[in-house]
Amino acid sequence: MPKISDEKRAARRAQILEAAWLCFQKQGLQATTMDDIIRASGLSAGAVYSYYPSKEELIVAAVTTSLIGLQERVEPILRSAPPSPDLFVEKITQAISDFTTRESYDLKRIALLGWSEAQRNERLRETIRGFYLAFRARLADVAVSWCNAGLLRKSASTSDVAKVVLAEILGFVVQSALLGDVEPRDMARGLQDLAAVEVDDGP
Amino acid sequence: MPKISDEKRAARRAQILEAAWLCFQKQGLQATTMDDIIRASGLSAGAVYSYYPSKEELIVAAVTTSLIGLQERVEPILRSAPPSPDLFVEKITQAISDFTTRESYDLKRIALLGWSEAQRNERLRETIRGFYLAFRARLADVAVSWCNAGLLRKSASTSDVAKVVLAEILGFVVQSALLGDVEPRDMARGLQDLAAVEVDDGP
Amino acid sequence: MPKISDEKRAARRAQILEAAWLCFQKQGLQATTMDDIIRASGLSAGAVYSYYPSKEELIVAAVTTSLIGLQERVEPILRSAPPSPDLFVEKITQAISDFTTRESYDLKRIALLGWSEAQRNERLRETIRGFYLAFRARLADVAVSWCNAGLLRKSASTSDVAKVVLAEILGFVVQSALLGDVEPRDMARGLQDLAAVEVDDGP
Amino acid sequence: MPKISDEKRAARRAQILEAAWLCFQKQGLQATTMDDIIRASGLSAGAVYSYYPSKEELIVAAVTTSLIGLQERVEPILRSAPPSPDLFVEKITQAISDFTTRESYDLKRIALLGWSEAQRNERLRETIRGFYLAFRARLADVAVSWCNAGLLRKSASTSDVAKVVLAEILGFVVQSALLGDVEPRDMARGLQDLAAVEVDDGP
DNA sequence: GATGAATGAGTCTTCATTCAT
DNA sequence: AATGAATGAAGACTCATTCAT
Repeated sequence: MPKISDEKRAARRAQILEAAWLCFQKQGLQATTMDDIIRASGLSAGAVYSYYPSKEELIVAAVTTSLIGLQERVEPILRSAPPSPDLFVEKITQAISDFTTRESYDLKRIALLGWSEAQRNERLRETIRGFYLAFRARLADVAVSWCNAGLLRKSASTSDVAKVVLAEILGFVVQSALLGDVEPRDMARGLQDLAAVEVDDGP
Repeated sequence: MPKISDEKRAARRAQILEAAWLCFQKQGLQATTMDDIIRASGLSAGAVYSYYPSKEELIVAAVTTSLIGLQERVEPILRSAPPSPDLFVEKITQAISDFTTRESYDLKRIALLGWSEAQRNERLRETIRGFYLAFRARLADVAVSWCNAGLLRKSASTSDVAKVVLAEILGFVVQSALLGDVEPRDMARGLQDLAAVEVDDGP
Repeated sequence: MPKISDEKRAARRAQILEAAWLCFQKQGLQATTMDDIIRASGLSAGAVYSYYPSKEELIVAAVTTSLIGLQERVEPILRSAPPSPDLFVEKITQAISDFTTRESYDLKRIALLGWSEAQRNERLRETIRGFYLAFRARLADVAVSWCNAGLLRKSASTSDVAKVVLAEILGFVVQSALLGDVEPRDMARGLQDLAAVEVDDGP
Repeated sequence: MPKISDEKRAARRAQILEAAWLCFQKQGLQATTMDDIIRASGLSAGAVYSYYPSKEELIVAAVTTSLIGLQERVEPILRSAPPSPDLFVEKITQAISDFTTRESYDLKRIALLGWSEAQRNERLRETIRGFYLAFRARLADVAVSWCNAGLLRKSASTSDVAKVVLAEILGFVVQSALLGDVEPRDMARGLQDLAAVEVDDGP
């Protein structure tokens, strides 16, 4: 077999990653054996190792690619004129749910696995950290646009709003993965109800 | 008639669980070896196994006990007249943070580990599921009380409000564990800002 | 099984080392698999690894123990009033040969394996180096005693004599291991013949 | 009719062998992987295998070629009127040292590796054995010439003298490879001192 | 002829669990 | 009841060799 083309090579990498995803979400990151992935990929051990030099690399790649895939789906929503917070959260969570449905694996489950793994894998931790920090920065921008649009009072702390919105999105992911009975629409409704709350305004 | 008293037995179990917690949060659930736990507990392998017949049992016990510990701290807040949503979320997240600070282990990290493990461990999954469903039911009760107190409009979906509030709490846990820069007070402020939003009321 | 006695522990280590020796000299250091040693030792993999934490450790132990065994046999010869060089070399090489015959393994073959391995194993290299340097220092002492006894001229370089004597011993080991037809007596005879040489005395 | 000329073919073989030598002396025979050699040679796996059908073949070739190279350098010394034993040994060991210095690899290290490998590789063992036996036969011839020249007494056992001289040469190789502080001149001096020894003549 | 991707048996090592003492 | 040495089935990874292109 002579030199393989770049596309072929990328396809092989994708094929292996796909196999890894399937195994990971079924059995978890650590509990998945390389043999599971090798068998699922249809390749030989040597071939898999020639594309990903270690299990850790495969784990990092699986989680990182998930994050990138998520980013790609969320980006257009962040870019477009963001609607009110409740509809915004609905759109984002819907994008996350859609991702899961369309692709062969569940983004939310991979997310939970990644968070867990991040606690003992510094590289993964930094990758995930960087991703969420960047995402939250984008959410803060969105909060600013809400202020400008008069949806949020001028005195609002956009960084705190971003923290809450991120919490709502991450909390949706957790709840959806563990309980499976939460829909984006539910989030929107609950947020609308909460937005109609009477609050004692802080200082 | 056992040679060892019940209290002694309970104390030993607690000692082992303590050791397991420390190891689990440092290294993760799967990556922690029984030998790690055995050494940390100061007991012999046989002794540990006589109290917990398998590693899985220890994992389930560690996660379950964490959930119970959390419940104990959250219960009084649920019981007491709950304040407005933003202050309520602040109180709950504060209780979670306090738990971490006071005890020798980090509840939030154990939570993430437990969620991840739940995906391949049915027993753990059901335990966690049951816990969060019960917790969410309590949150729905709180939402009802908010309705009654006029803090929430009568038409509010208390179940959806509960979903959102749970998401905010879980999302705080995730964000705090991964990014470490989110305080209960931030959540409260962000929620206040969001509650002052102008929304198109749904039907 | 409760705590094992120190003797028992030492016996087990010896049992494993014995097995390793047999395998090593039959197949070489690298080509011997841990499984070979495990099977030869009659223990389980875990047991072997609990005594020697890695194959490298076992290799170093095997070579080091050989060196120590050799030292023990050679020491009395060094200590006793050394005879003339030819008889001294005969005695030393005889001790090396005897060692091989009496024990279940061939010291000379282990030596060759060790030298080879020393080239890529720094720890082994330093161990072997230290051993031979010490041995050569002892040979220099012997050379001094030969000077004092009038067997060597006063102007003799005892360090060079030590180098030659060590070369003769090591060369005997190589030749004996590879060709198998060299006896200590042959060395003595050859040395006697050479000692009767007419030389142009250097400056 | 081969597509490639014989010279080209020989050049390729030499190129591969050169690469193998470099790897072998750096990492040892077993520890060197075919991939190491392939990369060092700058050729493809298939190409290397078309010239040397197995790793063993390459090992045997590397050792054999070393022996031949050595022979070529030693031959003129054997052929020329050999001086006294001490000067003869100096010349031979000097030739061995020079070989190392001039070529890109260390003959002495390859020698040790070959001896070690010979113990589990019969073919190599026979090659090496044949070489050293032939060399020793030549040394015996030299010993005869010493007798004739009156440098050695008539009663001398030329075969035993050959054994001792070979031991001195091999021992120089070992000592030089492991300790690195032995010069041909040292050997000559030590031998001169030893030749001036007073011995009880054997029968 | 050459290439280098692919193979897969084999390597070292770990670790949950047991059970003789 | 307690101990901790022993077990042995995996697990991650390697590497000599092949063969489709």
